[in-house]
This record gives sequence, C-alpha cells and structure tokens, in this order.
Amino acid sequence: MDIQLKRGLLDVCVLVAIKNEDSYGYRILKDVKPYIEMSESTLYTILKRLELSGMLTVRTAEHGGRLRKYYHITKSGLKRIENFKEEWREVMSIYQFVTKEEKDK
Amino acid sequence: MDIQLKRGLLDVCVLVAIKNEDSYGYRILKDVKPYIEMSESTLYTILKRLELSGMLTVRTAEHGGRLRKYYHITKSGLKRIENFKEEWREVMSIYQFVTKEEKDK
DNA sequence: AAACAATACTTCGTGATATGATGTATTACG
DNA sequence: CGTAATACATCATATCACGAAGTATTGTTT
Repeated sequence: MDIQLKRGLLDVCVLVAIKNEDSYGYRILKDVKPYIEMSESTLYTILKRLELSGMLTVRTAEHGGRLRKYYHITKSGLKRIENFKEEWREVMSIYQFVTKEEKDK
Repeated sequence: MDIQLKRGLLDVCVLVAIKNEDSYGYRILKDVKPYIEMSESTLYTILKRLELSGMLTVRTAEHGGRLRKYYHITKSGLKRIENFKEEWREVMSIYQFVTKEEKDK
C-alpha cells in the first residue's frame, strides 16, 4: 500500500488498538498488522510521538521476567479518534471527486 | 484538514484535474481547491514530481501575452488513478477497523 | 496614472514522518 | 543448544507539504 496513503491512518490505528484495553508494543503490532502493515520502528516512533502529544500515557510493568510498557489512551487520544471520524467526511468527498466520471465527451 | 491525511490524496487530485482536459497550474488550483485545500507551492512541487515520474507531460504555450504550462496526463498517470481506486478498498477496511465499536464490555 | 487585484509560475528552507538497519536482552521451543 | 519469538530502542535517510518570498504581466478600480 502506498506510504503516503497510510500516513493519516497509522496514528489512529495505534490509538484504536489501545482504546478498549491497555496494550503494549509487540501486541499492538500484531493487532494492527492484519489491517495495516507497520514496521517495529514505525510503531515505536508513533508511540513515542503519541506520548509526547498527550494522546496516551505509559506505565512499565514486569511480565514473566520481561519488562513491558503498557500504553493507556487519554481523553485527547479519544478525541483524536473522534476528530478523525469527522474528517473522514471530507476524505470521502475528495474520493468522490477522484472517482466521478465525466458524462460529456 | 490533517496534513497527513491529505498526503495520499493530493497527487491523485492533481492527476484527476487534468484527466479529461489539459490544464495549467493556476486553473488546476482553482479546480481542486473546492475539494482539497492546496497551496501554490504544493501544487507546483507536485506537478514537477509527477512530470519527473512520467505521470504527465508538459507543453508551454502563450496565452494573452503570458506563458502558460499545459499539463497532459500520460498512460502512467491514468494507471496511477486506477491504482488509487484499487487501494481504496484497503483504506476502507482500515477505516472499518477504526470505527468498529466493541460490543462486549 | 497610480494602485491594487488577479493571473501565472519559481525557488528555498523547514519540519514532520515512515522505514530499514542495527542493536540489546530475555524466554520458549524442539 | 541453537533458533524463533518476545520486547523495546536508536539512528540515518528520503519523501514531502507548506509558508515565505520573489518575478512578471494583465485587468480593474479610484
């Protein structure tokens, strides 16, 4: 899939992946990959960015002797998802523009 | 509208704007703006990029004492639009993922 | 005629960002 | 015992949208 097309979707997908339950990097990746291809470096970059912009909070916990960073969505994060859905109307109208066929000629 | 969300759409919109009839920068901008906001610098950057990648060809013509660069879509350009439409299915499935509500909990 | 808006295109620098490559470390499996 | 799976981090790179600023002509308004 075209990289440019993915750009507006990646952040939101990550947020959605932690929306109902706190999750951690490795699991988020597995949850999201069936829908949108994403590399590890991309995911961790996104998680860092979302943390810095207050869309999620992080908590480190031990699990089977290994450390895990659990991500929890914030109100801003939820709002971000809602905002995305609103903007989608605009996206669809652009899609209409792209797909509309000229009747004349 | 979110810049990231626009990234995958801008190129295709420009191609669509010249799909049925050759056009020039200033006019393309006017045609596209009702659907997607785009600055002059962005448009001309895109036109240059599309030319370099063989999606369109350029011809300079005089019009009212002023020079205009007319852009003509190529087969590659048309294929690019078709490819976009195909990829849209994937985009919609991602959108489904984002909007689906959890029934449980 | 002077001023300003509209037409038409160009160039530069900047900031955002996705990704491959590479690295570290532990646990589970066969 | 080696390999895969789990888990996260960092760096360099390339792409790209955009604002700012510029050049130049034509049309309109005062």
